[in-house]
Amino acid sequence: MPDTSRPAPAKALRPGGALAQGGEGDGIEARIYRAVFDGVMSQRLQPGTRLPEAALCELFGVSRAVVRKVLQALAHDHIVQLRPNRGAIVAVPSVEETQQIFEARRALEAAIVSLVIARATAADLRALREQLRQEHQAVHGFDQPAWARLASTFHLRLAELAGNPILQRYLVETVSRCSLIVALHEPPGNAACEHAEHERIVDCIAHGDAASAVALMDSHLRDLERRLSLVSNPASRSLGQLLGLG
Amino acid sequence: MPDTSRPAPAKALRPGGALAQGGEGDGIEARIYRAVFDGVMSQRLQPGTRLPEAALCELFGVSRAVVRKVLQALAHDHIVQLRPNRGAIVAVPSVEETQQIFEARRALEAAIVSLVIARATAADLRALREQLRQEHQAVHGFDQPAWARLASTFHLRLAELAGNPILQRYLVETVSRCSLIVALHEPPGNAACEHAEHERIVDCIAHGDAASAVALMDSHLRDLERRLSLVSNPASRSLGQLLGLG
DNA sequence: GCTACGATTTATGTCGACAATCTGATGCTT
DNA sequence: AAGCATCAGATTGTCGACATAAATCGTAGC
Repeated sequence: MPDTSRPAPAKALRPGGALAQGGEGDGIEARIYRAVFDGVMSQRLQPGTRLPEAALCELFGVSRAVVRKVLQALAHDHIVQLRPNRGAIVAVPSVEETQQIFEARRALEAAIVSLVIARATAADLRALREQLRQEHQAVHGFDQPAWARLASTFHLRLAELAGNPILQRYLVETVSRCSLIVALHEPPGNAACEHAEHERIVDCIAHGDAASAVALMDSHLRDLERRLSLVSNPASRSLGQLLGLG
Repeated sequence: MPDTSRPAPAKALRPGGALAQGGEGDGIEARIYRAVFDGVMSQRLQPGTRLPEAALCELFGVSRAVVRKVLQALAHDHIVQLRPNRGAIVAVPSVEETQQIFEARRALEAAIVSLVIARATAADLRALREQLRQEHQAVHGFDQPAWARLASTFHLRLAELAGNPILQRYLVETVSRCSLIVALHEPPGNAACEHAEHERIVDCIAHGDAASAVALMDSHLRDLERRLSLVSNPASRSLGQLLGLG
């Protein structure tokens, strides 16, 4: 157990700078950010989960100032919700926000797919197909946390290949919020039918067929949204869950 | 003059919550955020301008913690740059970032224009045209700060009419960064030819001609970018300016 | 037995102070 | 005289402590 009574030698591992999004920096702030971020993407952190400052301080052995800064950054990316005087919780997207998020994501992914077609090399596409194989394996292995991450990773990798860090950052935010939405409206076993569509999108990209790729991606995302909106809304689900009705 | 010697009664006007982007909240944090934001949009704050914490503390009569939080938020939106142990400066977009920003903006505005066509009412379009008239007046009145703001406001208002707060937020960030870019590559008198294109875009929107509206917006933004990239890059411009070569 | 009120407890918001770092200015050496 | 090392000033990063608001638990009343 980490000793929290130690008043912190204040070694300043990494003064801070821009922890930005969960970038590749290994500063302590980035570590905490990624811990929460990965927890959300892996569906271990459910929407509404409380994130008390003191708990995070103990877990990472840092002072509240550091934790507050990270929480602020997470709130800016809409991964957590900061309620005045009431602490931070993992964000709970409303149904209205859900529509907006999917709409924004469709717009972003359409632009990204077009850029990928213009810029991706053969090696990029090969790596992409390799990733799809891993996704395929995770589905067949019933490894649910790994699957949840890999399904999103396909879209994230696409954004990376688009070669535009700004659009990439916007998509990362949108995808992470979609992960929260999926966690809220989780249908028990919806893992089966996804990855085939991913492969077809890659095929279109490989052939340079922009119109078809964009159309496929659009319908892919609309399918995902439609599948979710069929289940109950957050409020009634929380109540049902509390009553043990699954 | 505000009395800064007062050790702050700590009345906590608005505890903070999510100051988020320069939203409509009137909390002190949002006020400071908007002060910097408006300064950038009006081209009063030049890229590279130092923003010392102490100065902001005195100006707004708040403690450093508040200023630091606002600076963090501004850094997250890429309006200021936070250099470890070296303080905050107004962001200086590199040429590489400039290309990425314009590319992202074209993608966002294309999506936004399409949404506006689908959703804007007749009253919305009337208000939009009214705004174009103000823009027109500012150009003819040689009111440069007002013009700088209004030219961007057209695009911002369009994003508002799109009815998607997420895409709107992304565009606000992109447009503000464009304002920094324009400030860096400022051609002396480029105010004349802009607003006619805005009016043509509104015409296409009013007719429901999505393809033409998107194409017009795209070329409008490409023109803006091309006009900038013709002038020298930031490094050589700074040197030339220092040598008095105009 | 249930509801409403109040005191306690917990957690957050804010501030002031100390320590580390960087900037630039001064004096010394070559 | 030019270049470099050293030192002072200023600025930022971090922490602990206090004040405040919310949530919780217990109690009294109905």
